[in-house]
Amino acid sequence: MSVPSQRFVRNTLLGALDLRDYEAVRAVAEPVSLARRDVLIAAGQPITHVHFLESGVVSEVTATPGGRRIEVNLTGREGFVGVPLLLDVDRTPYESFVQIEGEALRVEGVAFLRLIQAHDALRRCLSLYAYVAHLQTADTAISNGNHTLEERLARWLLMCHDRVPGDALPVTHAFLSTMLGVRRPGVTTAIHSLEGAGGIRARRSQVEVLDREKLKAAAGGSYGMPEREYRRLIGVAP
Amino acid sequence: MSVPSQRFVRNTLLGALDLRDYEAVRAVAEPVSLARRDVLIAAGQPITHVHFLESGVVSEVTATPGGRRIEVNLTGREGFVGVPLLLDVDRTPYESFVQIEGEALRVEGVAFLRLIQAHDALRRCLSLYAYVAHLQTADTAISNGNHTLEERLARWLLMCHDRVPGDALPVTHAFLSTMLGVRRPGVTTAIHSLEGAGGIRARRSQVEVLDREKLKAAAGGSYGMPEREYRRLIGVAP
DNA sequence: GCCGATCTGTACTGAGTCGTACAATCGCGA
DNA sequence: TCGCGATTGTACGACTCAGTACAGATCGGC
Repeated sequence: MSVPSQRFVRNTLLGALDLRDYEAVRAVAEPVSLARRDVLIAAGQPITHVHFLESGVVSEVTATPGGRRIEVNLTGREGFVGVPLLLDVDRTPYESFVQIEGEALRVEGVAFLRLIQAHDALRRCLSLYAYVAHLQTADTAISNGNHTLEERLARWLLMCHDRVPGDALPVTHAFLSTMLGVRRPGVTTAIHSLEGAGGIRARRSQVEVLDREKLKAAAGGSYGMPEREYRRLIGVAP
Repeated sequence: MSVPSQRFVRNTLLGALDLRDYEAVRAVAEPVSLARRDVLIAAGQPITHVHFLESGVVSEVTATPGGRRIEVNLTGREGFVGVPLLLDVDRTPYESFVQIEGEALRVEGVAFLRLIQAHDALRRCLSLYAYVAHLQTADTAISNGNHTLEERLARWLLMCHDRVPGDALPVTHAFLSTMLGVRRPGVTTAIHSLEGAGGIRARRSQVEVLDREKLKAAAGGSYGMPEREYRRLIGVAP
């Protein structure tokens, strides 16, 4: 059997491991492809697998009493889906679903628990990510409380852009309004404004990022802190 | 030397440990009292100690560009302050300060790392709390995005009431407005509304909780989820 | 008992977003 | 090529909350 080479891994967390830990993960990991709308973790159901994303984007959302959803976290190839298992928790009230299709290495739950028990460096690395994910959620709380729709939209586009190859984000206004927990026509207006400022170009079912610096300015300081912490703790960002 | 008895501990996490793990913590813990405004973790500075709260309330807040603060988390004797250390992170961009005075058992950082290395049950127990804290932050994000000022105030009062003995919460309108990230007169109005509904009674520098059920109704479903998870995972709530 | 600081109540205008409705446009499949 | 569903653009009134200002109430210290 061929030993997989570390350099072909796209997941940043796995790429940061030394070869021994990495190969222990690969030995029990199974490559899977993620189609849009696939549910990786269902609300309130036992978490069966941990997914190390190789490409694509996964959103963690909640359902509010009115059937509405709102996003609390975003994961790409810089992270993994299944943080609760790392913290010894078997299920969560939120749902994680595939927002942009991609690929992942998935590890079955019990095998994952054995892995982090046996490989302390792996546990520490994943813990760092769990912390950054927590920061990102906290930042979302602040953003929701203190920033305008346009600022929050700019922040979201930047975060999504970080996790996608190329500059075209396949999202509709309605989808964005759900993620941000706002009114759909409000997104349309905000997109026009960002487009007028030269930060993006809007197409049907697509937003193209033209100028990250302009988007950062439009985000009014709501973007960047978790990303800085990721670089500080784990290394090169995606 | 007298061996401290487990029944005298008020911190719920330490109370959930078996005697051996508990005494290992006590052997390196030092009782301290917490005065209002004490800073337990300074933004961007190394975390020197972990605090297991025995009484009182600690807020984790951020400073927004305009010098404003907003709360992302609340801890009482059901938890501990210093989650980043558990996750192998030495500092955090947020600040944790004492909001309501109380007492704590504090453990120096390096001793804490040795403890969780040696006592896996302790690590698992604290991990469960770290997860609940993450849930609470996520819930705050949702609350900030989807709920009215009055609902958010009701939620905050309930969370604070959970962590305080008795029904009198020593808070001013201005303080509440900071925690919620809203305008101070808005808090005054919302308090009147909650008072009119019979949920609370307002005094100068104090809010007395009269009827938790009415407060829960006023919170519009924004309260309760992290608390349920705490009970499910760790046991009796405070 | 008085004074100054703190806290609370109230008022006004404006910005931002909501909820809703409906028309225009686009793209895919028949 | 036509038609239909999905997506986007626009409008309008209503409501929440921001920002600000200021007066009254309350408390603690002298």
